[in-house]
Amino acid sequence: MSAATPLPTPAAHDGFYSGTSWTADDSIGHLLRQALASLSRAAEAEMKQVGLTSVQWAPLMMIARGGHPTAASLARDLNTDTGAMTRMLDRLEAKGLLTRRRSETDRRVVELALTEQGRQVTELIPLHLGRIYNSHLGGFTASEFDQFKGFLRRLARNGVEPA
Amino acid sequence: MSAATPLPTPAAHDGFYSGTSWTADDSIGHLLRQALASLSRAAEAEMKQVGLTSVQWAPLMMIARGGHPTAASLARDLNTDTGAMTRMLDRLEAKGLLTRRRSETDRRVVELALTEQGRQVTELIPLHLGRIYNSHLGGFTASEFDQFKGFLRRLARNGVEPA
DNA sequence: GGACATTTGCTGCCACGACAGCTATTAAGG
DNA sequence: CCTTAATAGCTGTCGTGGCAGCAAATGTCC
Repeated sequence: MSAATPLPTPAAHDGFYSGTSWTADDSIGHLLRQALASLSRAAEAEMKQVGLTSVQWAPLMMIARGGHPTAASLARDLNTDTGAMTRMLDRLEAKGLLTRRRSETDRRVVELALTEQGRQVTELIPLHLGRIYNSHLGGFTASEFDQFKGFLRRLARNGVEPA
Repeated sequence: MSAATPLPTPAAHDGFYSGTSWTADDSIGHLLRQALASLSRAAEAEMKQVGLTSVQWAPLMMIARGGHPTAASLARDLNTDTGAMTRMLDRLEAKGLLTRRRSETDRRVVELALTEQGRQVTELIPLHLGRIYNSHLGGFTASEFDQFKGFLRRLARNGVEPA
């Protein structure tokens, strides 16, 4: 926020990357992509067992958690737009996992609810995902895990509000 | 690989995630997605200035670096399949950034080369990307940066060869 | 109360990625 | 030489994301 960071280690940077001197293996962009790709591939394979793709679990979880979210609020929370969300809900509805019904109090909104099948599937999700996550974190100590999460949060935050 | 890891810190884990007790904000999957999305959005905006999407730079860089890669080798190196690469090259060719020509020594392969415009555009890429990366790493010390990269590499490696 | 802005859900268009299957070409073996 | 396998590139299909634009419904403010 302020002009100067009061850190004990100013770290010579306003630049880890300069000119053309760096390679793909040192690019955080590339490393992030690799890491996420690894995780996603595994999740994809795991979720195939329950007939879901690796991204369809997110809306289901949020609906299951209650708070009767709408398509627009899901889009906001999942960091996408309502257009993408509409089509995602189309697929989930086509699979018989959720139902849509026009609200009667505000006729713009659509009420989302899990079907019985949707409920059953959704229960399994955290177990599957947890397994994948744990295996990818093999060798991490608890403090490394916390640091890691902190780094990711900081990077994401720097995007919203560039340092 | 072996049954027990000889680490000094066994770290009570074979599970940071268990059951349904964790939330999205603690999920590495979610955090990785957020971080990469933040980076990608910024890169997308930056690259729009040169008329490229945030992914099209990778093939261009590899062609510029020399070693006359082919579509198949690009696909391998960029961790995708030849189908996706074919269409990516279609787009880059349509933009007049590269040319394709059947090899005469092995008529299965297609030789890739940057056009003059392609060369000019490609030169700018590391500068733009570096700027984005640096701004997202604001507040990181050099050692944190190294740790971060290490964590990402370890996670990716665990996916290939689960711990 | 009526013009204007906002919100919601939707659709079209484009850019991607994964997977499957196909053809042409080259390499390997009997 | 002929069969078989491997390789390179391509296309179709599906799932997905971002953006723009649109109609209906709702909220605001003069």
